[in-house]
Amino acid sequence: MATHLRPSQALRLWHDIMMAQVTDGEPDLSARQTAILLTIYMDPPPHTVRGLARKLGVTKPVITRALDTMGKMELVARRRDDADRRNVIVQRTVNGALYVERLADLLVREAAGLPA
Amino acid sequence: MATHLRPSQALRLWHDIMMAQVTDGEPDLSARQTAILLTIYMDPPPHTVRGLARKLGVTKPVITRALDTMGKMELVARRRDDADRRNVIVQRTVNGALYVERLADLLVREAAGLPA
DNA sequence: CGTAAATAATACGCCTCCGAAACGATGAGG
DNA sequence: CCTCATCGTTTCGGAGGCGTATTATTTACG
Repeated sequence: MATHLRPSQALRLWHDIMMAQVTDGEPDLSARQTAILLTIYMDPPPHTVRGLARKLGVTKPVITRALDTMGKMELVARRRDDADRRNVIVQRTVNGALYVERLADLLVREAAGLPA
Repeated sequence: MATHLRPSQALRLWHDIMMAQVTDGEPDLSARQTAILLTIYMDPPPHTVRGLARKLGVTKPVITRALDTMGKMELVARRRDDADRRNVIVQRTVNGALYVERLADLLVREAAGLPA
């Protein structure tokens, strides 16, 4: 760990990433949506609405709406929990994995200072 | 330059930063707003509405509205250009500089893997 | 001058998001 | 059973963003 980064490098990195997100024409995910998506793809399952709300410190409707939006984009999927049918299990999708992968690639490329 | 970053490190960094932005309670800036703000603070002045719109590839009302919002937050300021009074010069503010500085600090800290 | 060009701002209709509250469905426990 | 708790969703009113089109102000120039 302990990747060293100077403040000027950090700002340049952040700026370039934001520019890439704005310029690429694809619909931007909000900070909340991104945090939810990455939590789903990085933390071990299972993920529930309540659990995600707790982790992010937001209300449940925020999670529900984010799942609606990202579900339409096919970045995540919902499934009822058979053990306790009150719960909803949030699942990963192929599109979501690709999205996260492309995000990681963008970050690595920008950090390396490569044009593309 | 050429800061090396592995994909897993990149995702962890991105996730933690998004979590920090969501958790801290302050109003989040959108990707567009952040791109505008950082452009103002990193690129050499002067900055005009049209110039920013060109750089980001967005329409001018997007810039005007972002300046309205960030102006209320006192992150940027507007001034009429005396040489050509059609132009608006976007200026930095103390609050804006502090905001950018804290953003850079957050990135550096997260990249270093320190808890706080 | 007087007309055209350029600039930023505004109006409009549409969409998404927010927090708080109310709601339906499901499970737990007496 | 029947009540109560839990979970996710939906509803409500409000706030803010978007793109397109229009406006007001200022400048350029014939």
